[in-house]
Amino acid sequence: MTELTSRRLEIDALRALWAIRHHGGITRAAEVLGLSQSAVSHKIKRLETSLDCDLLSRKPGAPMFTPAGEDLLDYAGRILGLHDEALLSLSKTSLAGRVALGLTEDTTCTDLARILGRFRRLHPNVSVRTKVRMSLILRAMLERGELDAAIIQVFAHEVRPTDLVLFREQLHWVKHPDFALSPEGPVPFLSFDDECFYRRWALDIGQDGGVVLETVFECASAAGIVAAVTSGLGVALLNGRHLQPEMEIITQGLPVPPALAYVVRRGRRVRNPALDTLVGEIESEISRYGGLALVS
Amino acid sequence: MTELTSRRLEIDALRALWAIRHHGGITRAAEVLGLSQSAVSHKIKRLETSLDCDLLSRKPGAPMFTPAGEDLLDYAGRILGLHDEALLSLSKTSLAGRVALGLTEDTTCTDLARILGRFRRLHPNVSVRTKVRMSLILRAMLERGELDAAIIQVFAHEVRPTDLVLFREQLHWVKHPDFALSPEGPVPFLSFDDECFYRRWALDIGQDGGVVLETVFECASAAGIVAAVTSGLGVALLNGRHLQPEMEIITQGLPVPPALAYVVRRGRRVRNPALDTLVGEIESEISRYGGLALVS
DNA sequence: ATGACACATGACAAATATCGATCAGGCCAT
DNA sequence: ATGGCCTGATCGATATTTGTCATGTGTCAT
Repeated sequence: MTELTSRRLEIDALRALWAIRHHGGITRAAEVLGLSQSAVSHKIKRLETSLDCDLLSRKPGAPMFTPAGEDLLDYAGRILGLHDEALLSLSKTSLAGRVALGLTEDTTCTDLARILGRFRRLHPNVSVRTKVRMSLILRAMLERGELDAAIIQVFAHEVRPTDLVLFREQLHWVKHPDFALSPEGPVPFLSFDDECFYRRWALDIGQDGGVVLETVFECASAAGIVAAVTSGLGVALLNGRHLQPEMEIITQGLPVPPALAYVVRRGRRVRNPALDTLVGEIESEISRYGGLALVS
Repeated sequence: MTELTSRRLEIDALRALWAIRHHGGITRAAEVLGLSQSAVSHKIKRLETSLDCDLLSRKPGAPMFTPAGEDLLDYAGRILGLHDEALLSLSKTSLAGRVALGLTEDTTCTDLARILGRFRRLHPNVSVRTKVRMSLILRAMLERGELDAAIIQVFAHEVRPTDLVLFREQLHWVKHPDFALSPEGPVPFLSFDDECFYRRWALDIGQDGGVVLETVFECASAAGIVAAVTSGLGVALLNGRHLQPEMEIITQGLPVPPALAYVVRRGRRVRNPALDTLVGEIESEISRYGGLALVS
């Protein structure tokens, strides 16, 4: 009888496995799942016992997951996707309407793409128009009522009560180790382009910090900035996701960079049930996984 | 806290739902799942509570599943498919080889097609050659070693210990109500074609039953026989799956038809690991669901 | 009516999950 | 090395879940 009973995966266990992968570790995953660390440890152990194979390698230095674990992880992702969609589909009302949504380039490659895709499937009568722009532009569009909502970056201290926080992020001053930062003279600054949000802050710091930045490089995409930093062109403001091993974080001589948040900010339009639902789905995804996966 | 915990489907519950659909009822499903009837009833109730909606209608006469139930059933099927494939993929060895498999036309539209498809995906290095023929032909091919295994119909009393029984079936003599069966004279018989397996039995009964059959209609496909019966051409031997509401089962005046079984019968080739695995997968599918779904 | 049948329900027992505490091993800075 | 510090494993005590048995309720065919 154990033969049959044991060969059965549990949704919860799969979700735990997934969380471990996407938050890098059992302890982290446990927080996110709202469980104790031991509970998650047990869950995985049970899963391993029932499958009679190792999923986590438990060897330092080595990748956390065994090949079998990676395999299962793949299935887990697909199963969980279906599972969550099934739950949503049961609560689906025949929703119709329009949503004009703004995104930053950053967020297009997160779980949001997946959520939007699913939203379209579940609510085929809602037309979703998505525009990808820079944060400052999106804000202006929200102001002008051109968007119903947008996913934008804001300073952590500017988060409004009505914003839905997707995740928080810290900016860092970075440079290449070979690049020597001289205490005098203007600091060569590698900047995103005009409408970049960090840039405003960076250029403003001249006033109080006494540091003068000189923009020596401009590029709209993060990849360009990363390349410029690693070739030692100067210093840049980058978020944790873009840090490379060969970059050095500057802790001295420059003002502490601001904390950021990615939020869903709604426009002023009063009622939009389709948007309510979409935001609700994003929200429940966050509460289920304790945040969005940054890369998919 | 219940908010998150409750909104979670359980694999077991989905499997129960699936079993209820495919075995037509809670009690039947319970047997198949190796549980008590109340256990399954509880399972579904819990599922309904956690989803806060009805899945089974519990109204006599009406379809057993609510629309929500049907919806979920669809997801359940997909989730269970992935789930089972995940389990299999973990035990997959890099299997290679060849399998020559025979099928009857009947079995092509059962779960077997699904299992074969999955088998190909999981073991891309195994080449599976499938031939669809009538049972008697398949037997001959097995004898000659042209097939490694075949799924054939046999009389229940002819099942060999080495056969794997997929499902059992009872044959019935059927006719249209308007067709009067006269006690004298030959009985007009609607027959599958030459190599049909029932036909042999039917023609043999002349000896002991004293009944003489006259074949008045021959057709290779079940659809043709069904049409002939409903137009009152004569009597036929049909299995339960092909019974139509307007058919009448004949219980008097003709010998009791034999019980049949669909089995996987292996050829005489000694070793074939790929075949072993395939048969194993079919077997575990059967033990998991208590048989194969006859129509997919 | 009445028995057969299919399902629901409630009480209780067994299995199983979770938690908090504790322990063991690795990593890092002194 | 050594002591903090972090991560994960393990243990015993509870809490929850899940199943079974016994029984109740409705429908249907006789």
